[in-house]
Amino acid sequence: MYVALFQSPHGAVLQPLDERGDATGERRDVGAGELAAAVAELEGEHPRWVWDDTTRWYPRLLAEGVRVERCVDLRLSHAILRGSVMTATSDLALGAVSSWDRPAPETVEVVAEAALFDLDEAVVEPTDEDTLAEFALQRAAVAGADDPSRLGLLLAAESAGALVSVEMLHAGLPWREEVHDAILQSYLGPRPTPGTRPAKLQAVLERLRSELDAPTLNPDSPPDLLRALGRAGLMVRSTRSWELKKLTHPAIEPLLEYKKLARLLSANGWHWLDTNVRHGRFHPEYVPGGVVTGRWASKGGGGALQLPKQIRGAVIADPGWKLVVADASQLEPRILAAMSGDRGMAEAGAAGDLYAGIVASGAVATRDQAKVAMLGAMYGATTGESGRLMPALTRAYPRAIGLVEAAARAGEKGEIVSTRLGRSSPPPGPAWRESQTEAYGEAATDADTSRARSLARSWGRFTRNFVVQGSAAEWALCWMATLRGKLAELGGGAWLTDSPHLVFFMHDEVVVHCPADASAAVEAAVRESAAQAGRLMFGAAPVTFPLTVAVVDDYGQAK
DNA sequence: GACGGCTCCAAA
DNA sequence: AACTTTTGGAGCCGTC
Repeated sequence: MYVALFQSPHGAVLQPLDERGDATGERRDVGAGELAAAVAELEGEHPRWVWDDTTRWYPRLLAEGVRVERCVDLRLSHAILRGSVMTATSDLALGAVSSWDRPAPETVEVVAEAALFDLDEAVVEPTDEDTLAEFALQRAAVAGADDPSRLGLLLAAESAGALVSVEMLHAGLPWREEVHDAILQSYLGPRPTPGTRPAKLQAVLERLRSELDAPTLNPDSPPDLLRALGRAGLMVRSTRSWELKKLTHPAIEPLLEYKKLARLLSANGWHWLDTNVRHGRFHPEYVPGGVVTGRWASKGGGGALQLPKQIRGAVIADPGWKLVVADASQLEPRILAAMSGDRGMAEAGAAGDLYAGIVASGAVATRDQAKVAMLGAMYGATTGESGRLMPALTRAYPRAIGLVEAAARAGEKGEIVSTRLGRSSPPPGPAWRESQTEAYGEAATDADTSRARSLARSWGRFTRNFVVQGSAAEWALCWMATLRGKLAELGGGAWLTDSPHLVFFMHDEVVVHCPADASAAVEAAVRESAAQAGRLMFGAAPVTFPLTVAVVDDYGQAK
């Protein structure tokens, strides 16, 4: 059963729908204050809630103590269906650009605060007709696709991801401020007064200035730093750490140390702590579908998806609770093996370490080579060691490498590529197309041609990576959606944050916060969910998706 | 002072 | 000119 939820002048409307989006029962009008109770009551029938935007409805439901099992996020689904080649001839894809094509609202908090207990002040669109009509369009688009089940799975997984993201924002990641402060002190010294550098950073800076004989050097200014290095005889064209590491000079050690400490201070220092951690929880805002490939993005100063390893020790389970940290090992190459049906690569990964398996097959000599060659295959490397290893890799795994090569060739021609479940790459923009047509025109100069070739290859690297990164993102969504369901079962009706629940996600890694005595069951659920995600996406394909799982008190202990 | 582009670095 | 993907954020610096 589907139940559409949309706004009315005095509150909200709940409207039961059938598979095609036609009304099947009485619509129910509820006042703003009755919404949560009405949803909770109907939830007993396990409907799939159909709403315009999870970030608009779900935060306030959670705030009032109501979870839902399933939903259709029309905005996220629309974006997929609008671009997918599988639904290119649907009425939805052919229709005019509308409010459904807009990106997510500003921030979940703003929407939640504006809307909490006060529907009248919430954004008033879309209307009931919009929601019902859009759902019907989406159902028709999926039904008319060549393979409705894949696309249907993608929409369900994307929508489940939207629920997870709001639940994680609500629950927050356990964060001990005093531990974070201690970590910062160990690196930087005591918290400085505003406007001054921490003692240890200042000390490193003075050593650096002295070694370079540059008493006023500001290493945060690349031009300033470049000049100072040049005066010391160090000719580099950038100030990137990896480039500086190649140099031998007494100033390099303090310089690299300065960069490391300055980065920690500016990205995750005391200011970050003040603005991002409240009442022992970090509440990062995720943006499902925020990346073209379908990966999640994050926003707000939190930077959840760039959480550095240095400070993960501040993520500590509550007393009597544990963190179950699980990451999918070598996810992208395994996805590639499964998508391409490359049995050799599947076998290489069967024993657990895919890279070791590639070495064992004789394709390359060392594990490092296997790793760099695989990364090169998925990113499109043509030079260096990675480029040199490509022919051997192609001979050993023709189907896997053939798939990414085909994606690259398609992109170079301006064609669209798709993930396993049917998310399609955006077409290249007008400037790109112009560059290609100009390169074949009579007036084309050598510079035009080489620029066009460079742009074509660049877009080919993008589409090459798109199919793998995007399909891996789909696997992660299926994994997390399945896990979410299993955790709810383990909870046995207990409230979200009183039972095992997801608290963190980072592309191919999840963290579950759970009572200590539930950790074994959670670990089993995490592993079963990974296997299930593989079956959902690839059926009986012989590819395994092993996990590295750690049950720990603090995130820093995991790996 | 606001703004955008650039550089650098964190993550996968 | 570069030659390996996707992101977000801080700080610097030139422009308006």
